[in-house]
This record gives sequence, structure tokens and C-alpha cells, in this order.
Amino acid sequence: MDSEDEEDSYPEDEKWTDALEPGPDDVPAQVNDGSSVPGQAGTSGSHQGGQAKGHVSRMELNTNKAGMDGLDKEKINKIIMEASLGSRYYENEQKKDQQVNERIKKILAAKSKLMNNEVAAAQVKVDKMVKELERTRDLSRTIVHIDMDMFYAAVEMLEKPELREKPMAVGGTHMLSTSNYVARRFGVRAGMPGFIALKLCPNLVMVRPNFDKYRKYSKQVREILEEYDLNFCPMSLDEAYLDFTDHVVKRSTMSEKERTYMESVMNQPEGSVEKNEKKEEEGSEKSGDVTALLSTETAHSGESHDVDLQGGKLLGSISEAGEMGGQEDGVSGGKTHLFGISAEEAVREMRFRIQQKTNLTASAGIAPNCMLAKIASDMNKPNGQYVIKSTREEVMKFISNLPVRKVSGIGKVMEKILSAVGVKSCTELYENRAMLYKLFAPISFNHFLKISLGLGSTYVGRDGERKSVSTERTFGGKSRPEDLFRICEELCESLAQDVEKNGLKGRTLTLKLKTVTFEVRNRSQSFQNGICSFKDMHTAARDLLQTEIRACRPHPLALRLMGVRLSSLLSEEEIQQQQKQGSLISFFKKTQLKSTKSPPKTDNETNKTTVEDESCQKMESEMNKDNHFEQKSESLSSSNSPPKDSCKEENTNPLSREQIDEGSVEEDPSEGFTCESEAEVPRPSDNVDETEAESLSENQRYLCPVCNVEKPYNSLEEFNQHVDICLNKGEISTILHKQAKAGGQTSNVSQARSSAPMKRPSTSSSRSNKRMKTGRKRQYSTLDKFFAKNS
DNA sequence: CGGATCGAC
DNA sequence: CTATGTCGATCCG
Ligand SMILES: Nc1ncnc2c1ncn2[C@H]1C[C@H](O)[C@@H](COP(=O)(O)OP(=O)(O)OP(=O)(O)O)O1
Ligand SMILES: [Mg+2]
Ligand SMILES: [Mg+2]
Ligand SMILES: [Mg+2]
Repeated sequence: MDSEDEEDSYPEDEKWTDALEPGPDDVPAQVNDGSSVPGQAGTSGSHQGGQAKGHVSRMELNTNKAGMDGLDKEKINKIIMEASLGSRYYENEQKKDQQVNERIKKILAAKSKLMNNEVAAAQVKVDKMVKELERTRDLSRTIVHIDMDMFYAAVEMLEKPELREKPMAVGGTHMLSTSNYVARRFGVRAGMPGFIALKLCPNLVMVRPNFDKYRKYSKQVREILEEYDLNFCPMSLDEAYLDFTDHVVKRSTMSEKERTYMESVMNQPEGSVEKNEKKEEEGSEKSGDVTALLSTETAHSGESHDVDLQGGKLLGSISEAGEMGGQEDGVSGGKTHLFGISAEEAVREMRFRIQQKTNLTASAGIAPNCMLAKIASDMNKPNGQYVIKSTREEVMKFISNLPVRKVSGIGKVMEKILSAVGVKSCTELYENRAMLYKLFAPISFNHFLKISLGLGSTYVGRDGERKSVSTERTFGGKSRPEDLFRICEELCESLAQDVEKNGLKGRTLTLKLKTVTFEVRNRSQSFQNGICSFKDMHTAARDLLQTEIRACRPHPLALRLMGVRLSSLLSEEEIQQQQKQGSLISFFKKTQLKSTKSPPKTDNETNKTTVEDESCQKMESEMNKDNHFEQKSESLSSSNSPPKDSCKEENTNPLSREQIDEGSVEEDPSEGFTCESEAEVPRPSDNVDETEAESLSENQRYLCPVCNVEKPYNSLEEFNQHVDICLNKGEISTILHKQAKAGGQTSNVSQARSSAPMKRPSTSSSRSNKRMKTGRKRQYSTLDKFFAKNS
């Protein structure tokens, strides 16, 4: 019974490309090599840390995804490079790559300084940790990770079956969110811009996303998942963790009838369209597997959990529906399928039901913990499943040659870093544990150690509360302050809606900026009391933006993206609490306001009659979310052993939230709007005209980006003042924030701000208890790094 | 706390 | 020409 864990092997060497693609250049770039075992990291030894220059590893294709084995990376990367060279994006990636390289250099330096006795001492400590971890190893749970195949693409193909055989991707020329497996053969994958994908695969069909549909199908799938684990944990629209332990127990008492499901009659009216020839061999292979698994065999086998170990695909998979012709004929009507009582059979059943219900396929991994289940679900990815048996031996066997990159939470950079210190596989992770202990921060090391032992969370729990809300937008380069401020305002409006809809409040507002050179900056401000209104958030965001614009001068701040995020969200209790205090204060404040009088404010602020602050605490109890379920009240004393194993996923990336899926991968806007504003950087003009008196050496000419007038100023500050005036004629952002005491003990130093010159906090009435301001004063230097290039 | 980075989908 | 959006975690100063 033991022997092999795997099943559902996946066509290792597909060559379904022949008659499909016209041009010879369109032939998927793949190399021979039929290896597709769990994976094998190059045997240690050789460090390839030092990389040849002109080799921006971060630009290379990630083949770390199902359906992308055996590609001709060289050929693909060459195309990618040619398409990218010289772009601002590329330049920035190059910069980041260098930073990573320096980081590696430091680590290597630290490594070389390690003394033998240090390492030996570390070894002792680490081995104690290992012992402790080993002591708490729990192999008693049966964890399942299920993940829909090429989810968005699959949904799109439902309505356009003719796309099944063609390379297609979801997204637009700017960005793709996923691709089908045909396209993956060309190197086309999620996160790749469409225009590059087109170079890799000229016949690629790009389909715009439709998130409502994805949500709809996701919901349907979840209805099934729920039947196997009420507490299943969705990680995104298309995947989830489930604890099958209880279900398997219950399953042994279920009658055959309860484990029998009917195969829907319909299914793919199209089946195979024109070029139906395809590969007969491949088809028959699959058909064979299918028959072996489904119906008859299993049906008679009763519940023998051994028989069901037969490898093979569940169903011919809708993508191969054509080949099923023979069978369909025979049985035509509703074929029934009996599933066994083992976990694998249960999972197979679950996948079968999903496919019957939605015509979408899913893949799954079964293992004793989340980390392993996640990896396993990718093993036989397109429409398959994989089991890692619950014995220490099997786990270690699986882990042994597994490239660390396969582990969720270890990405491109960490892979590179580890590789530089001689660690590529999980065994090497274990073998080098003492060194890693010395080189990495405790949390990271802990994570590594657990991975190296094949350990992971055995708890599948509901998401905790959301920790931040944000919205951001990419637009063509814009640099005119009025444009930037308008975008900022729109973003805040959008954010305010989200915040209100979810009844949230947060203490930190962050403005995110991405320059036209792809450099990202975050600027945040914290408050003692949570904020949630458009006005409060906008005020803060606008201030931060203004500061950045100032810091850039005399250059314009040329951006390609802006975003706003509210974090440090308050718990419900805190919101309630604050609401009480707030209402008192706002009452007090209101009366005071009348006398103070507030400037008309040109802006179109949604004149809330209520005091700006509280205006968003509604949160109807309804909520579309299924967010009920208890929250683990006790928990304090740690049921687990190590520090905190918390959520499902391993240490890192307890990704949650299901709306992550909905990136903005070019929706409707037929093309990037971008607009005008060529984001050209004027430069402060160097001709020292020095016409006027003012022989100050400082006398320089600046071009005001607002009024577009260039003239000499005595100082940069004077110029800044001019722009300020020019910018917001009556700005007076003094904004009387409301008084909010709150039990904060740290006195809130109100930093001077707004219109007035700056320096000298004296003026500016913006006292308000907001703005925590840790006594730090950041000095934005006018670093005039990059200029606009080309023309 | 603030900011940068990484990772995932 | 053209390189996403949303969220969580970690690390460092
Ligand atoms: N980088 C991304 N940007 C935006 N959306 C993404 C990105 N990656 C994935 N998505 C969306 C689209 C995917 O269909 C969906 C699920 O992701 P994921 O499961 O990783 O891939 P996939 O389901 O498309 O293919 P498969 O699981 O078969 O490898 O999330
Ligand atoms: Mg998927
Ligand atoms: Mg997924
Ligand atoms: Mg990984």
C-alpha cells in the first residue's frame, strides 16, 4: 500500500503544438528534459551567487508555476530582454537587482566571518529547537489544499470553448492576470505584460477579465467545499485549505449512495470543434486512466481505500472533452460514480463535484499540514491531485530534494539569497541550519527550520480581521500638481467608500507613490484616534502629497501611480469606544466651531452636516461576507508549541482576504488611457541669468509647474512659497481637526504644517490631537536623482 | 512608528 | 508605446 504517493501523473511531455500554431516562431519554446519529479534542486556545491553583469535575474521568466516545466528559458528570456531593454521598468528592475546583490554580498561577508566555534554553538541551540519542533510534529490531521486550474482563464473559456486549444490569457496589453496552459508553453504567465506576451506568442488571444463571473464561480465552488469542512479557509477566489480529518472519519460511516454522484449529461456541447484531430495517443491515455478510475472499478471495490489509489485523472478533464466521445456514446445518459472512503477518494469526489457543477477543474494536495498540502496541490496541477502520506518518512522523502522555492513564502529573492549561501533544496536548508541561524533574523530562521523538517500549520482557521484597506491606480505619467491632487482626491473618495462600507477606522494613512521611473515611495501619518471619513483621509493624504511635491522641487513630481491605504485598523470594541468619546467631543467642538468659523473651502467636500469625523460608523450587521464563525476566544495559552503558529499557512503569508484576486488587470478601458502630460521634466534651467540685482549666489530661475512661469528666486524656499500660493489660492488647510482626547498618554505634538512657510512651528493652528508624530523630523532633501530620458 | 522589501494571487 | 491592484509579514533604523 505504501509505495508511491503520487497519482494523476500529468502529461510530462506535451507536444500538442503541431498543427495549432502557424509560424515556426510560434512553436512553444520548450526543451526536452522529461523530468518533473517533485523537483530537484541542483545538487549543492556550486554557488552561482555572483552573476554575470547585464543579467537582471529579476527580469527573467518565472517557471515556478504549473504548466511551465521544460520551457526553453533561454529563448524566452532573450525575447523578454529584447522587449525590455532600455525601458524605465527594466532600469528599475536592474537597480533592485543590484540591491539584492548587495544584500547577498553582506550576507556572504557575514558568513565568511563566522567562526567555527560560533557555528558549533549555534548548532547546539538549533538542534534543541529541532528536537522541540520534532516533539510537536503532528501527523494526525489530513489537510487539503485545493486550487482551481488557471481560474480566470478557465472561466473565460467556458463561454468561449474555441479558446481552449488556443493560447489565451486574461488581461490586456498592459498586464495579464493569468493564462491557460497552452499559453504557458510559450512562457506566457500571470504578471506578465500583454505586449511582452504577444512577442512570446503572437497568436495569443487576450480576454478582458470579468470579476463578477469569477466571484460567482468561486461561490459555487465554496458551496461544495463547505460540505467537506465547514471551517474551510479560503485564501483567494480560487483556492482554499480544508481540514479533512473529520470528514474522513465521518465518511467511513457513509453509505455508498452517499458517496455516489451522477455525471452530468451535457458538458461541453462543443467538445471539439474544428481541428479535432489533436493527439489520439494523448487522448487515449487519458481515457484509459479515466476508465480505470471512474465507475466500475471503484464502484465494485466497495470502500477499499487501496484500490482508489489508482493513479489517473479524474475525468477526461473538460479540456479533453473531445476524446471522451467514445465513452459518452456508450453510456450517454448519467453515468454514476462511486467514491471510496479514503481521503484521496473524498478529495477526488470533491473535485468531481466541482467539475460537474461548474465545468471547471481543480487540483488538490493532501498532506499532514498546510505547507505540504499547498505544494502538493501544484504537483499534478492541471486537473490532478497528489498525496503526501502522513508519516515522517514520507514527508521527509518528499521534502528532501524539493527546491526551497516551491515553498509558499519563499520567492525569487529568498531563493537567490539562499542559493548564494549554498542552499537550494530543503535538505540543504536542514544541513545548513546552524549557519542560517547565524545569518538570518529569528523569525526567518524559524520559518526555514520548520520548512526543512517538513512542518507546517495543522490548523485550518478562518481569517482574522482585515488589517488594512487600500486603493491605488496607475495612470500615464502625470506631474502637474493639480492633476496629482485631483487623483489623490478621487482615490480618497474611493477609499472612503470602502472604509465606510466595511465600517472601519484606522489610525494610519499611507500615501503610495510610484514615479515614472518605477521608484516606489510610501509616506504615512498616524493619528491617535482612528479616522474614516473622506475628509480626514483626504486631508492627510493631500498633506503628504504636498510634502512630496515640495521635496521634489524644483523638479516636478512625475508619477505613474498613486495609492492610499488605511491601516492600524481599530477593532470593533475600539471603534465603539471611540464613538462614545468622539460624540462628546464633536459636540463640544461643534459649538466652538461656530465661533471660529471655517473658511468656505472651495473644494466640493461632501458637506457632511455631521462633524466630519464620525460619519462612517454604520456597518450594517448584514454584510455580504460570510464572516461569521467564532474567533478562538481562548488562544492565549498557546495550544501549539512554538511561539505562534497562528494562521493556517506557515509562518509567512497567511494571505487571506479573497479580494486579493481582483487586481486591476486592465478591465474595460480598451487601452490604457494615459492621457497627455508627457511627464517631461523641465529641469530648473541652468542659465544663470542674474539680471536683477540680488547678487545672491542663490539667485536661480525656477519654473513654477502651476502657473508655468519661470523667473528668478532668491531661494528655493521662496520659490516653494510661490508655488504654494499659486497652487491653492485659498488653501488654508488649517482644517480644524476635532479635538479628540482619547486615553493616549503621549502628548500629541502637533507638527506645524500647511500653507505657512514651514519651519518654525509657530503658526498654523492645526493643533488637533491628531497626528501622533513620534518626535522624528524627516528632512526631505531635494534629491534630483533621475531625469526624464529620451524625448 | 515609518519605510522599504518580499511574497502571494 | 506599453510593466497591475490588494493585502499580509518581516526587518531595520
Ligand atoms: N500576479 C497576478 N496579478 C493579478 N491577478 C493574479 C495574479 N496571479 C494570479 N491572479 C489571479 C488570476 C488567477 O486565475 C487567480 C488564481 O491564481 P493562481 O491559482 O495562482 O493561478 P491560476 O489559477 O490562474 O493557474 P493555476 O492555479 O492553474 O496555476 O488569481
Ligand atoms: Mg489556481
Ligand atoms: Mg490560487
Ligand atoms: Mg514559493
